[in-house]
Amino acid sequence: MLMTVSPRRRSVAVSDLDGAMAAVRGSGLRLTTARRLVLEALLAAKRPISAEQIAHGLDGRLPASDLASVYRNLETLEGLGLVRHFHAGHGPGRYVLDGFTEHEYLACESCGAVEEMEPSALDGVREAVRELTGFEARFSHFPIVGRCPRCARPERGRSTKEVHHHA
Amino acid sequence: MLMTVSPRRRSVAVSDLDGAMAAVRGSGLRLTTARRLVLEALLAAKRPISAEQIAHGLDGRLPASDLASVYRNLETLEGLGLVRHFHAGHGPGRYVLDGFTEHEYLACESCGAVEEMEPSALDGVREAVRELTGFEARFSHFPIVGRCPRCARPERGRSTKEVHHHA
DNA sequence: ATACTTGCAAATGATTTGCCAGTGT
DNA sequence: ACACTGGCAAATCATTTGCAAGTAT
Repeated sequence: MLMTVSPRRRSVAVSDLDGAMAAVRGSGLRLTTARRLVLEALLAAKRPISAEQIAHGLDGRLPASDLASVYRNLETLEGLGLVRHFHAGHGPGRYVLDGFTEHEYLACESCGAVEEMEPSALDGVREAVRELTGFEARFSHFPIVGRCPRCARPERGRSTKEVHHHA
Repeated sequence: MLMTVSPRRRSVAVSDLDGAMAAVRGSGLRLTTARRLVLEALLAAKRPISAEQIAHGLDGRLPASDLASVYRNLETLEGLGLVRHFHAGHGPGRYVLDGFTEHEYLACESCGAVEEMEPSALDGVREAVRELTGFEARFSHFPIVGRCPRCARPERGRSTKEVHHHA
């Protein structure tokens, strides 16, 4: 079931198409059209998107491709460390192209916004979890879910700096 | 789509069959056999279980029932505040019978263990999240995911070093 | 040439919905 | 009686798998 993929570790995040394609080639896997399309869609989207969005070519901006192949390629690319995905509440998984630059997320359960954070920014949370429960929390695959500042405190207008993107 | 269910607020958690049945009656809904079976299963299980486990009568310990009806009844009972459910990673949702006694959870992504906590026990975490992100976190529907103490630090805990398991 | 891959169909797992017969109050 | 429910089939949604045909190297 595992395919032979050399666990080639890189130290730099691959966020450009050429780098990603080189990484695929370098891993010994083939750089096919379908594979490149997945990379292009993720790159063009610049934010977490679903497998279906990729298969639909970002609503026509790119050629469409087979959903099953998209899933297979996402899995493959994730194995190479070029892609990651997470689950923000219900609905399909969301995939991003940013190599080993692990991020963590917070999802708003009322407006659907997803906030991306540097893992270090949540160290305080992780620390609190460890102290209170002994668990080592990780919010990169299953985000923190709750209500974003705007939904939690609508009175206070737009004082916060964040830019949210919606599903 | 919403059925007319008076949001009858109770202050006590209903953790016994009679209380739960009374609550169903009191809400104006009918106390049917299928409905009672769901309550009995949740009560007998004494821990979060899936809709399928309920439909299977906890593996024969109780009469089986229709899965679709189980889902419908779980939703209804959740509307009454008698039942809650949460999602621990992948896999089916897990349902519990404990009225408005909201709990929060932590799920171990390596051994599958689920730890239940009083919401107040995680106030420190919620506080850290609020300070660092402005979000109001809630871990009752989507738990904190990470590694439990045993999986995170195998040296301690059990005598033998690795190989953890469980459901 | 020959694996690795794709595309399409079909299967899975979780949950929902349509519909009509059944039943609680 | 009559509206609320149950049971069963079928539909949905997200994702996976089987396989024969296609293609990158």
